[in-house]
Amino acid sequence: MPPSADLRTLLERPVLEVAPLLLGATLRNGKVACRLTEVEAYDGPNDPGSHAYRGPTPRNSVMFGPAGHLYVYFTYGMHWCANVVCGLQGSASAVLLRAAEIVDGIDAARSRRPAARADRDLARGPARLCQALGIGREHNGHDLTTDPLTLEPSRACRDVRTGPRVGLRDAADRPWRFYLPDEPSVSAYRPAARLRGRP
DNA sequence: GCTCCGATTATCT
DNA sequence: GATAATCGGAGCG
Repeated sequence: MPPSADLRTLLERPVLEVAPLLLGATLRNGKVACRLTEVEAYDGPNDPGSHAYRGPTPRNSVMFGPAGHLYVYFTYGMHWCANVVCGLQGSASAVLLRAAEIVDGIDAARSRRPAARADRDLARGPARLCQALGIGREHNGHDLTTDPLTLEPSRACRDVRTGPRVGLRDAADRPWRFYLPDEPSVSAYRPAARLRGRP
């Protein structure tokens, strides 16, 4: 059985099973590779925190397709973030890649992330992760079994922590953020945007 | 380490 | 027209 079939079988499982299993996996784009340390699950139309909550739109259409493809979206007027589509086709579930440790091509990653003070900041946060790996709009819909941008699962990590998802206004109570303990690359938890000038 | 705040625009209501 | 699955810099401790 080719590795690509393994990956698909893994990713077709329910998103809440897939998300913790992606911790420790290697995401590679050409010569830069990283080991995932933090992810979040988004459970399709059932999940008020998901981009799929209000049904299909041009932006989220990749989420409604088959597992194993990348859903890349643009946010806050300047940042790209990447998700791995998972679950059965049509479930519109996905795992947001929130943080990682660079394990190969660190010089290239540094030059893409001039603002990073330390190596642990290179892929600390979903938009930083995309920047370090050179992921952008051209990768929306990309099949992760296809070079040069690939995902290689690892053995399941023993010690997986969970907590609330970062930056969400809705469904902030669901503990669907998964991360590895004692990893310097895990991003800081921030609750949903503060209400400015209003109690 | 923390908190506050501005940047900047695709997307959807 | 409002919002957003964020980031970096300034200021404080």
